[in-house]
Amino acid sequence: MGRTEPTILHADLDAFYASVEQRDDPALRGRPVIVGGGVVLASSYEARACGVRTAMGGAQARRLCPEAVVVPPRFSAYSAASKVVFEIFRRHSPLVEGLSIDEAFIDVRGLRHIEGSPLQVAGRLREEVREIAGLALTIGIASTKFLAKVASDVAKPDGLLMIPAGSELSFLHPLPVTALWGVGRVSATKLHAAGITTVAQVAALGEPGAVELLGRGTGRHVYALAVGRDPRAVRPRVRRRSIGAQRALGRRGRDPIEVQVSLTALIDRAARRMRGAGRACRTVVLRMRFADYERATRSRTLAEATTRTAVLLAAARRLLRAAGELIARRGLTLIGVTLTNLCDAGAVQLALRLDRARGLDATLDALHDRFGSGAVRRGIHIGRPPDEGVPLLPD
DNA sequence: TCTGGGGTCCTAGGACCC
DNA sequence: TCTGGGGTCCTAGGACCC
Repeated sequence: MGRTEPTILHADLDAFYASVEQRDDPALRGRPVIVGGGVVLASSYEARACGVRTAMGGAQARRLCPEAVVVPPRFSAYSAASKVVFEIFRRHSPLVEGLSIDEAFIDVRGLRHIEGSPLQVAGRLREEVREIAGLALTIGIASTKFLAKVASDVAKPDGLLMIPAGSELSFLHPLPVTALWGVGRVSATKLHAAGITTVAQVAALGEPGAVELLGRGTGRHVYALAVGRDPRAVRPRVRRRSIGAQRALGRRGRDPIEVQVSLTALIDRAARRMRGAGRACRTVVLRMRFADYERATRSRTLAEATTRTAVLLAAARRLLRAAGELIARRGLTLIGVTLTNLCDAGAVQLALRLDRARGLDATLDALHDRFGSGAVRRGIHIGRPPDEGVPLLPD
């Protein structure tokens, strides 16, 4: 690996939801805070010190940390805080790629003359986010996205860490395999069974060895990261590929009418968000989780992209009916819908307009020119959206 | 660990077309 | 008529991330 200067920042807001709660209610500062009652959505560092973790059951969390203050989530407050923070990022670099509501990659390459060194930019970002948004921001700086992310994980909370050029592997190799992006529960178990616990050992496997243990896709990916290879650039505009909504139904069985009502509400919510983002979709996915925590999905692809709730709901209802026997046998505990195969709603409109005005052939030609080959069928733009367009984050 | 609400990417088989 | 290769799309599922 060549010596590439570290110019990629990974910025991560600490304990984001809980920090917003502590910011907005001084009585919560310095105290353990848990956001979310049934299940822990987020927890402050004071609560984490007692062993509270994200996704833990609420009852268990309260047992571990009886003095914790439990607050309901305020998603609109988190979304507003996120917008403020992302605006600060964008003031300092045009290359900001949001990863989630509280995380972003920022490339400061080429900004040395205007903004200063990566360390200086990072320091200023941290100050401004503290002053303007009232939140603690941790930043990792490295020559690749993955290393920057690992650096920020290590630096948390409220920290700043740079991996200098040339020291990437000595930083990375002692870490546990779970530090690798893409190694979760299943892959970690496979690696451990082979006696592999550190990133150095993954690197020593070689790519063929990693592929043999983890499969082609995961094996290659994980091996590349383990040897410090990660050519992915910071891309300022990443378009969302799906929009979904889901709802836990609890363990008690719901009657079919309640399930229908939930489904309607979920489709309505997802469709509204989709229209709000200026998108249309062609595929509806029904997600289910059963009493035994097994999951299943059923999907339906429409002939034409649509933004219409009624059309999406009809498709979702068909899927639900088709899964009726499965549900009756196993008991439904979660229902969700995902709208995917998203495309630009404007393209669909354009297609319809051209179709009427100019006839089918001219419509197909125009769509082909504007949105590329493979994106045209029956006069409607489908498949992958064109690469330019609305920014994804935050929403 | 007994469970939320979002997402992303990858794989594999079959249908279908050229 | 036989035979083959290549490509895209759809469905379903799996793993992973915050």
